[in-house]
Amino acid sequence: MATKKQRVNRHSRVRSDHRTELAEDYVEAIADILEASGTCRAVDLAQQFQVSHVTVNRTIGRLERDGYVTTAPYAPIELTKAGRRLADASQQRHEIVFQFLLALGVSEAAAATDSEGIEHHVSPETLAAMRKFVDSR
Amino acid sequence: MATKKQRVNRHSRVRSDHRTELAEDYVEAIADILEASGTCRAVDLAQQFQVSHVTVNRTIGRLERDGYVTTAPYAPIELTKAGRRLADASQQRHEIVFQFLLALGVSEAAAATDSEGIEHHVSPETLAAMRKFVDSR
DNA sequence: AGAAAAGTGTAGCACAGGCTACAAATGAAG
DNA sequence: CTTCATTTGTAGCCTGTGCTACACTTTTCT
Repeated sequence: MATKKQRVNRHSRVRSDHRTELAEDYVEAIADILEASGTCRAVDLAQQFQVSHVTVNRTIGRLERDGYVTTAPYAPIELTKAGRRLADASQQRHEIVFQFLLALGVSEAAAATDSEGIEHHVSPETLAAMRKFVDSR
Repeated sequence: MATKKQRVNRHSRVRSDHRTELAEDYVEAIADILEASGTCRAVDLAQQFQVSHVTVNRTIGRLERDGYVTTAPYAPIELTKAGRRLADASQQRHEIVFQFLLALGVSEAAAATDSEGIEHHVSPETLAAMRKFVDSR
């Protein structure tokens, strides 16, 4: 049985995970879009996340403040080095979780959806275990 | 490769998952505390989640509004039937995810932490696959 | 070039989920 | 029974993440 202190730390970590989740999702999406079309505009992200362009705008503002992207008025969005790094790490982790779920026998559709939510809560240790499992197939 | 529409739906689901996450964590914690000590007070939850009692108060208010708990001023917190159901389901799911991570070879500490974050993003299909994997050991 | 369409920006709103500081009620101990 | 610690409530603040409505650029098309 878990001790009280352990439970406490778990919840704190889940909360802090949440603060970086949107950032990870955004830089990941930006990287995807850049790869697919060369430039990333706010509308693309609005379409991707099914939110208004205003929401995208302000989220991008936070990402810029936090050093992940650069923007200028009416100009497309670009990733900084830190943003690029975060995007790459997220994509990799996402892919591992996705492949892992497939290897576990989950359908493509469920694996795609679940990996999106799960990826942000997977510790390096668990990620390694997942990778190992996939490789052992 | 995932289509655009699929990506869209994935993100929408992750967002809606988030809205129920705290509710699930709370009713689960309330159920735990009720089981351990018979009554659940706001302070217990504040201690558990490492947040102020004010935050607990208002979260409980939302849970009451949504029909998961009942409270009266200065009285302990109780679960409604719906709350009980949600807590039971969450506990079960949590336990399966936890056992699954252990079966995968992850340490107890990491399994405890990660299952806390992961449980809210596991579809019934994936949960079934996890259960099957645990049972096959 | 001028008009229409597409994309961005801004103002102002809502709710969730954090907080501190202070006030009031409740329960336990003297 | 009164005091004191614990617990709960309230006021008021912040940030994040969502929205609509309206204004302004930029791009595209004729």
